[in-house]
Amino acid sequence: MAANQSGDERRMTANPLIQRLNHAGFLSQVEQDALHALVLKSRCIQAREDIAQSRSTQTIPLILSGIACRYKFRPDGQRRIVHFLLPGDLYDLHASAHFASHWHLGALTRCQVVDVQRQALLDLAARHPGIAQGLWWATLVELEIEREWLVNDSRPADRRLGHLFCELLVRLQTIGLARDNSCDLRLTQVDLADAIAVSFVHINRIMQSLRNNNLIQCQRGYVKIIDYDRLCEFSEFDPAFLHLSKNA
Amino acid sequence: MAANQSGDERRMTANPLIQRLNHAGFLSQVEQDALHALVLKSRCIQAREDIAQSRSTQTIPLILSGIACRYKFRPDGQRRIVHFLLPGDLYDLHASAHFASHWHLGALTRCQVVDVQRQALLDLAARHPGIAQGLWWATLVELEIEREWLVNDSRPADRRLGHLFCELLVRLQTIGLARDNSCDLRLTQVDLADAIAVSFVHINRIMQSLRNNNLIQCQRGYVKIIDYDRLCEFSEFDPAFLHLSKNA
DNA sequence: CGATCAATTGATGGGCGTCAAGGACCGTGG
DNA sequence: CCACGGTCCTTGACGCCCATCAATTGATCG
Repeated sequence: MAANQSGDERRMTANPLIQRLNHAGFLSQVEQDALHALVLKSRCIQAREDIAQSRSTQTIPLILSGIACRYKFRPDGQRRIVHFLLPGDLYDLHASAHFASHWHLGALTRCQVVDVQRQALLDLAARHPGIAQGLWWATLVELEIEREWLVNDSRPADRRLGHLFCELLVRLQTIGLARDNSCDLRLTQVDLADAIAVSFVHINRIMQSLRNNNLIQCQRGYVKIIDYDRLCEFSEFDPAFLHLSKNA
Repeated sequence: MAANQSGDERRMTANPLIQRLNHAGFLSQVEQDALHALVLKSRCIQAREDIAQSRSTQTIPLILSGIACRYKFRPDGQRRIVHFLLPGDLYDLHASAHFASHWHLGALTRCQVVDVQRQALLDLAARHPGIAQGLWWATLVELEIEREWLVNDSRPADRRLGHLFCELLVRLQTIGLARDNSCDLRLTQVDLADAIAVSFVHINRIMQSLRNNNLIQCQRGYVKIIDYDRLCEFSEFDPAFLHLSKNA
């Protein structure tokens, strides 16, 4: 996302935020172009580094590529991941600038991130109703995902992991980053463990069990879902909560 | 909340929604009065009954008294509660009317509920910025609570329960329903079990342990927190995530 | 006073955490 | 080229937290 691209070139470049809001049916062409103007110079964050320790009140991180996560450390040092941010996701978009936050935003894989000017985005939303609706829709979807994770926490660990894989697959598909029901996540088992709140030793055994049941295929951090339908059934996964279109 | 009260009488009556938004510092006097006009005839829901099975697109349930919960049944029949609604809480305020929902809203104790006209509330928010901000603030707080519950799920069950008690206590305090660090919840152990995702047998043993450590006092559904500070310490509870004022 | 619901207690077992050690795959440097 | 250190994956042993099953008690109520 170079700053000196022309409008047409920008339009060619897949901007995952626009892609997502478009997919849900929010943006007019004018609004798409307006959003493009906000995505200027990006920075690259290495895996395992933090993207935002304490939230800046001036800018909003936008993930362009890679997988990031919202997490927190418990007093005993244990990390809990409460959300995965995929390309096109904004971090703490609507939180008041004064909301104190104890959350961290960490890069799990290498990430390209743009720091969007908060005020500029708010101004844009004030002028373009489609943008305003789309942004609120995005945070309401995040709320739905958190609720679904809470339900997920009451499932046994193997179904929990399957549910997470299904969610990530579907979300990646809507932004064009996964085809034919398979995706390369490149997440470590430690990361997965902290997301579904089990030990990394147990994650390892669970993945073997899913693999032995021909539900997934995995090696060296790559994970592929080879039987999405059976994994949905097994994991009690229903993509409805992701509200892939603004009316569903 | 009778429909025939005068404005002054309404102002005297504690409307928990207004009380809460006021506590956070959002409403002008005019806006308070405007909100009062929306709270007309209420209905009474008995404990264990559902307040809203499938969401009406026309009205938004507002809890006036009692404790309700958002929950879902897993395929095996297990119930998971993902949120407690206290007096002053609106249910699915900002969800698009077309958002399909698989959530249930159930009354855990006897509840007084008002069905607020959705369009009237939206109109009000459009004319009064304080109301609009306050309502969005409320759903952002709910998002924060869900995230905190996710972290809570990674704690051992006794700390998890303590954390829940602390949250309920603080939330009740802000609407004037709890004093001197104690409150009568009247929740059954089964309800608590479904909220922190443990069996009701185990809840029973956990409560005994908290009681033996002089952290709480409980009998017949009543729960009193007798040492809030120590319970906070034990449960890793920090009320900051509740954002009790709009700037904190 | 029986019926119903909530709280309680005991016994048993499994899911999963913890500790510990080994192996596979990097990248780097001698 | 191989030695190496680092990171991640893997496996086994052991034990605890907590689920499940089963049964009893106590409280409330028609």
